[in-house]
Amino acid sequence: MSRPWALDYDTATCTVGATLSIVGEKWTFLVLREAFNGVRRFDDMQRRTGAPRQVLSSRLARLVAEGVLRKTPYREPGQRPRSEYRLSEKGMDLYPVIISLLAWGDKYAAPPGGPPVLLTHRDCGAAAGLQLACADGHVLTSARDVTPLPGPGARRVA
Amino acid sequence: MSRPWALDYDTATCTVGATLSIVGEKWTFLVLREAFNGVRRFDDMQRRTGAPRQVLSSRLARLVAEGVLRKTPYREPGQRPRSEYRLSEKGMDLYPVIISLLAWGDKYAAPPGGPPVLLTHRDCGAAAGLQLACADGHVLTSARDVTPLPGPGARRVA
DNA sequence: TTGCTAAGTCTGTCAACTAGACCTAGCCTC
DNA sequence: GAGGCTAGGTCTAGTTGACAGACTTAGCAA
Repeated sequence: MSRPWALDYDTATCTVGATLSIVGEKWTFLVLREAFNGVRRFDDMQRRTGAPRQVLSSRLARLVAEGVLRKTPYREPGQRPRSEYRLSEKGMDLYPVIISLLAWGDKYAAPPGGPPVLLTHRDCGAAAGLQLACADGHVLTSARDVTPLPGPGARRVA
Repeated sequence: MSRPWALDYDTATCTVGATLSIVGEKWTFLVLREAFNGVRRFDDMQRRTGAPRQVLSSRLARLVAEGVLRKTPYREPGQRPRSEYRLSEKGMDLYPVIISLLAWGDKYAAPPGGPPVLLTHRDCGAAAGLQLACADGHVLTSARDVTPLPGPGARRVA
C-alpha cells in the first residue's frame, strides 16, 4: 500500500480530537448514556454510572459549560426545588456516538442473554440503528467503502 | 415526564460500558482515527496523536490483545523488518464510532476554514455519513424518534 | 428540634499520565 | 568491524487525576 495521504496533513485541527476534548473523558460517555435513557438527577447518575461523586460533579459541570447539558431547577409537588440535567440539542446530536458504541458492544461484548438494551423507532416499533450511506443514496457496508479526503480546513504539515 | 424505565434496570451489563472498557481510554480513539486514515507505524502514530510513547505502546498492546488491531511484521526492500498495526474486521466495525465523533465535531467544533477531513463514497465520490434508520426503512432525524427498550439481556435491579 | 434527603464538597491515598532520557536490534557507511 | 542511524520501544521521576469515604448544606417533614 502506498503512503497514506493523511501523513501529509496536520492533525491539530481534526474535529475528532476536538470532540474528544469535550466529551472524551472516562465517565462522560456513561453520563451521556444515562442522559439518553432519561436519567436526569445527580444521585441516579451516580448510582448508575458508578462514577465517584466528585468526578460526576465535575463532568456534569463541564458538559453544562459546553452546552451539551442544561441544568434546570424543577420542583415536584411537596418537594423542595432540585436540579436536573437535560440534553440540549447539541447534546442530542451526540446520540450517534452512543448508538455506535452500543452497536459495537452488542456485536462483540454482549452478555450471555443478549443485548440489554434495544433501540426502536418510536413511531413504528422496528429496530433502529445507524447506517453508513452516501449523499447519492448508496448504502455502504464497510469502512473500506469510505475514502477520507482532505477537506477545506485541512492544513499541510510544514 | 414519568420516571424513566431505565432506572429499573441494571447497568452492569450495558454494552456501551463494555465497549468503553476496551476502547474508552484517552488516546485510544485518536489511535483508531489514525488507523482509519491508513497510519500503521508506531512513530507516525506517536507524532500524529501526540500521545506519550509509553502510553501509545500500552494502548496499541491493549488493542492488539483485544483483537481490534493486528500487529504484523513487514519489510520494505533494503530495510530491516518492522512492525505495523492494521485494523482487523473487529476494528473496522468501530468506524461508525469515529465517524460519529467526526460528524459532531464538524458541526460544533470545526476550525474556521471548515472540516479538515471529508468522507466520500469510494465508488461514486459523494459525501458519506451515518444516518439513523429503522428496519422498516424509515429515516429518523432525531434522538427523540428512538425509544430504548429493555432487551433480552436486561436485568432488573434487585 | 430533630431527622431525612438531594446534591454536592473536602481529604487523604493511590493509580495513571506525562516529559524526557535511555535502550536495542538491524542496516548502512566508512 | 566501529560507529552512526532509525524504528520501536523501556525506564525514571514528577505531577495530575481518580477514588473511597466522611462531611456539608438547604429545604421539607414529623
